[in-house]
This record gives sequence, structure tokens and C-alpha cells, in this order.
Amino acid sequence: MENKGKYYITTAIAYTSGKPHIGNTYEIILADAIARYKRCDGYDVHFQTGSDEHGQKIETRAIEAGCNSPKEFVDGVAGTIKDIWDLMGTSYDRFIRTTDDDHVKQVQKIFKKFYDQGDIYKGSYKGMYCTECEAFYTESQITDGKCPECGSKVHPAEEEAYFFKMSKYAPKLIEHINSHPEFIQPVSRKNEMMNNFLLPGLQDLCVSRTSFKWGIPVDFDPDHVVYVWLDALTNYITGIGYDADGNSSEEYKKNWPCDLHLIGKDIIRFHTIYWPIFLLALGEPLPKQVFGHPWLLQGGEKMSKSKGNVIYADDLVKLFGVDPVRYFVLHEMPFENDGIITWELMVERFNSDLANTLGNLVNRTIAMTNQYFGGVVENKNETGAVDDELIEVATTCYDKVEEKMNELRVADAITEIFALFKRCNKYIDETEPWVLAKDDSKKDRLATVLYNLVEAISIGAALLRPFMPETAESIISQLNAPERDFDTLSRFGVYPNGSKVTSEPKMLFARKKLDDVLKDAEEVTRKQKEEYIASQEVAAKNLEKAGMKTEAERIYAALKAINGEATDTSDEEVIDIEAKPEISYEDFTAMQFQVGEIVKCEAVEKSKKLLCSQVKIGNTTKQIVSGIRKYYSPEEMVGKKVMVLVNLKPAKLAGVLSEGMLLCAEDANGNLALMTPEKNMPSGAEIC
RNA sequence: CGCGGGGUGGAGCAGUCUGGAAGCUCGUCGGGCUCAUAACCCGAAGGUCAUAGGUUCAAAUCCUGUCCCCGCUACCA
Repeated sequence: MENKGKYYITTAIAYTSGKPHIGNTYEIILADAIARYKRCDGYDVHFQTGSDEHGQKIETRAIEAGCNSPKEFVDGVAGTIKDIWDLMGTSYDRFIRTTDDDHVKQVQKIFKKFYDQGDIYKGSYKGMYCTECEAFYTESQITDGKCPECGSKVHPAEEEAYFFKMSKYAPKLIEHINSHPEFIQPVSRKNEMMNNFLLPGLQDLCVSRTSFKWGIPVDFDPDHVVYVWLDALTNYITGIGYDADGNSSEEYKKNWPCDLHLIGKDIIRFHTIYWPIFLLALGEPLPKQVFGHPWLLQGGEKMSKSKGNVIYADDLVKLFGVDPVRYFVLHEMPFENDGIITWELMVERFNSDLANTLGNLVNRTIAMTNQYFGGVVENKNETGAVDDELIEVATTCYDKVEEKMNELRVADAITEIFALFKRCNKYIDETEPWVLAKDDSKKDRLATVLYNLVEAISIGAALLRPFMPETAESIISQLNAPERDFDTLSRFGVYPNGSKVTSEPKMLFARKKLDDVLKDAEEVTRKQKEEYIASQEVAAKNLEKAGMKTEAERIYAALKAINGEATDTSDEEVIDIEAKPEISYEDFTAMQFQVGEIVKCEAVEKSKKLLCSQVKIGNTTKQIVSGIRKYYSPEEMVGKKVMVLVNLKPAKLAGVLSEGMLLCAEDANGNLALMTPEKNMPSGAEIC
């Protein structure tokens, strides 16, 4: 196969604050699929990923975990990340850690170089500072002058810091972006960057910190450590042997500029503005393309531990296997919008696409070949009219996949491959091999049909290799098909005549029952929660030991909320409201509460919020207007027994008389729930 | 009036740039077949393309207003 040249692809490096979930893992799988595809397609691929290990958050996490040093902590997490990357079968060439010696050394050199050439200057960072958290916050993060993290008061403060002169290089960058429309992908992001950041004028970026120690030291000013982005972004060049003194490695010269930075859509700004500007300052060429992929959401929500909806790759793998998980994230992710993963969707895709369409196809083909010809596959050239269409689909599949992959539309590429498998299933129906088998004179036709099937499946399996490597290998070896380069995929008839398929076919994917999976998933979630609570308890204790009291208290508060949740089985948080002054018993008895039954209810026409109910209290009926239309429909109100404040002075709401009040509980978001008696009580019963 | 993205049959998505009979996968219903993993193949039902206006011979697609959802808002990575 001809060599099409080098292809350098990277993922963002994973922040080592904790175990990555399936959403984080999606990125490495996507990168791996592209890297493998390019390799199969004749490119000389270099694929880099890694971990981002510095920062204050890591310092804190290390203490929480009871580690002796941040390094000990990140060693553990980096190991976990690597394990997951390996579990998913990702074929990276280097896993760079920002604590690696070669990286540290180069970052220091780069920092010095920027300083020497006047791109970095010493200034002071002014902002709102929280003493408890030892952190600065921006105006937009602060509400009511309070820290968004711990809630204590923030005050203006100043910290000495180095800044990078971003504006100096902005015109050059704007020109580059305009003359390279493919630079930012998807293109819709380009305008966002231009309008929000570049055109209004860039602020200088703070590139050092003195408030914590866990970072790469600025060698000529030891009070400072290099701050995140300068440290993290440069991994893309230090990882392949860049040297700021001009002695870059051969590998660097070969691979830079990068062909594709694959990143999450949240950090597009850093990769399309700050990173190119750093490179301009270094005098290095800019990466060819930055693709900001969307997020994978759990049931439409962002995954977070406190919500308890995190799904991890290794749990999915335990239930489904590596390739089905790869298949799911690669195939179910839309190109621009966020994708959704749930256990239900996962089972659905697994059963219909993998077990039914693909697994069953391979299985029935091998079974028939064994049954009718003892496993021997031989083309007798007894062709039929229906063959042409199958051959057409099979031989054009590669072109279609190639077209999609060139646009990084991985999901669409996979759909093309499965279109071929579906066509194979249809072909079986059209040719009816079991009918041919009953007629001895049709034996050659039957052989040809099976040959066509085996050949078509081989083509599909070869194309499937980048996306589902194990499955592809398994199909190829069960069919005993030759390894095929992509440039043979447009030819039909490569499978060697007379070759034998396996006599013991292995089921590729056994169908799953949704109930079983959900039961297992529930168990996984429960365990996860237990472990999370246990680890948080340890964390709080360790923080206390280290004298970080407020941090510890925050964790205790969070734990309380979670435990409350557990007993109450709902996912509401506790709320504190402002305390009212004490009242006497007389004050209380002045109010008359009774159980009322809603006998009729309709919306108040002039208003969006109001419902007007006829409420039967004992033998009288009162008309009561309530602002609960958003939460209850008039139909569902009727028949409810509710708590009523009966002796409230009547008032007109939106022109309608209201003679009392229906009592509701209200949560922090203003959601309302009517108060109803816990056991059935007659209308008019006093509540006291 | 900070910026941007989204709202398409029960579910998940494409189509919108470059107007021209509303499409894919799953699910549901009916039929066929029996080689195979209750699978596979065929057919059908189901959508006023969030909403109200406008441009046009023609609008999911272009323009304007409104309502919801979601990101980002610059050193929490």
C-alpha cells in the first residue's frame, strides 16, 4: 500500500483530578478510531495523548486522598487513566505526562524564551480573592460578593504574576483563521471565537502563579510556577521532541505541524487562540486543524458525581465488552450536537446493530457454509442478477467511508459499513440458499452465493477494523479471510477460492435483556455511590488533619445532602430558608387549616399562572385561586384532597375572588407540590 | 438589549449554508421466510419540522417577533 505521508493526531491531555468517565473516554476512542483509520489508509501515524497533572486542585486532591505528595497522587490517577485508555484498546504512540522530565525542562525553556523576547512581562493580577479557598474568582463567578466555592466573602486582592502579551499576535492569528477556513472545526465555532474574543481585543493571559507550589517552577523566579495553559498546551510539541534552543528531534521535524488536535468543545478557545499565539511567538507553524467535538451526556444531563449519574467506561465494558462500547460512542455521537448515553440506548444499539445485524449475519453465513459445503468457500461463477447490487454496495463502501472520514464524520462512516452488512442480510433473503440447497442442480449457484457473502463480509470487516478492532479480527479469522489493505477493498473476489471457514463459529454478540442490564447498572450505581461517600469521608478527615477546615466542612455538608437523598429516595437537595420570628401558640391557633376536596378546577383565563378551584370543605364550598398552573393541570387537580388555609381574608386575583389558600411545598427552583394528607381523611377535617 | 448552539412522528439523530414532493436507525403494527442469536426480509401506521408573522410560484430550509432548553462570558483546568 502506498505511503500517503505522516499524520500527527492528539487528544487533549486528561486532567488528573479523578477517574475519567465515559464522556472523557469518548475523546480518546474517537481519536483512536481516526488514528487507526489513517494507518489502514496508508498514513504514517503518530498518536499522542496524556495527562495534565499540575495545579492547585491537584494539591488539594492529594491531601484529600491522604497522599504524601501531589506526585504520589497524580502517579495513581495517571495510572488509572492509562488503564482505561488501554482497556479501550486505544493505540496511542505516546502517553505524555506534564510531570515528565523532558516536558518540564522544555516548558521552563519556553517560558524563559518568551520572557527574553519580551512576550512575557511581570505584572500583578487583580481580582476578587477568597481567603478560605486561596483562590481568585472573576466578577461573573461571584454572586453577592460571595465565593462560589465556599460561600464566604471575597475581597479585592493583588498577586504578582507574569502575563503573556496576547494582543501582539492577534492580527496574525485573525489573518490565519480567515485564510484557513478548515482550521476550526466545526465551522460554527469559528465565528464564536472571532466575535467573542479576537475581534473585541484579547486580554493578556496570566501564565504564572505564586499562590500554590504544585507546578513547573519558573527557573529564574522561584516564587512562581508556570500556570496551566502554557504548561498543558505545549505538550503537543514537547511530546515529540521540540527543543526551544533549536535542537528539536527528527521526530519533531517530521510530525510538526500537527494534523489534528481533537478536543472537547469547552476548550476550543484555548486551542484556537492561545495555543496558536504561543506557536506564533515560538516561530513554529500552526496546527492544521482543531476539532472541538461535542459532549456525551447521560440522559440529557452533564455527568457529575454529586448527581450520581456518572457512567464509567470500565463498568460499560464489564457489561457489554470493549467493542460495543467503542461502537456506541463512535456511532451515537452526532457531529455538532451533544450525544446522549443511557443504559437503555446502549442495550438497544447492542441488540439491534451488533447482535442482530452483524453478529447474526456472520453466524448464519458460516453456519450455511459448513452445512452445505463442509466449510469450503468456492466461487463457481454461477452468477445471478441480484449479485450485481450486492457487489456494487460492497465495492463502493470504502469510497463512501473515506469520504465521511475525511470530514471526520465517524458516525456516518460506520453507518456506511453497516449498510453493507444490512445489504448482505437482504441478499440472503433474495437468494434463499436453503431453497438452492434442496436442488442438486443449483449447487454451483449456492456456492457462488456463499462466496459472494463471505467476500462482502470480509470487505465490511476490513473497514470495521479501525472502529471495532477485536470484532473485525474475530470475523476475519472465523472466515479465514486474508488481511486486506484498504486499496484492495474496491475489488470483489479477493477471498481465495477453496479456503475454509471455521467449523466452530463463535457468537460475536449475545443479545442482552434490558431488565438484566438495568439490574446490573443499578448495582454499579449503588456501589459507586458507596465508594464515593466513603472516599469523601476520608477526604474530609484528611483535610481536617491538614488544617483545611472550610474545605472539610464543605465536604461534610455535601455528604449530608447525599445521605438525606438516600433515605428520601428523591434527588432533591436540602434547602434552608430565612428563619421567621417566633410565634405564640395563640398565633398558631388563629389560623384554621382544614382538608379540602377539589371538586372542580379550571384555568383563569386572563392569567398564565392561575388555576381557579372549587374546594369542598365539610358542607361548604369555597372558590380558591392558586398560582400552580405550571405544575398541575385542571384535570389532575379534581379529586385531590389538599391542605387549605380556610380563614384567610378573601381577595381578588386577576379579577377572580379567592376565599382561601391551597398550601404547597416549594423547592429552591420554585417547583411546587400540594400538601395532601398522608392517609385518606374526610373533607373538612381540621389540621392541627 | 453580552455571545453562541438547539427545539424535526414514541426514542435517538440527519436534512437548514446552496429553498423545490419530510429522511435514517430503533420501537409499534401487519405480512413473508426458516440458514441464523425469538433472528432476517417486505409492507404499513405515526410528524401543522417549538410558536406567530413575513418574503417567494414554492419555506424544516431565508427574514422578523415570541416561548422553552443548553453551553460560553475571558486566570474555578
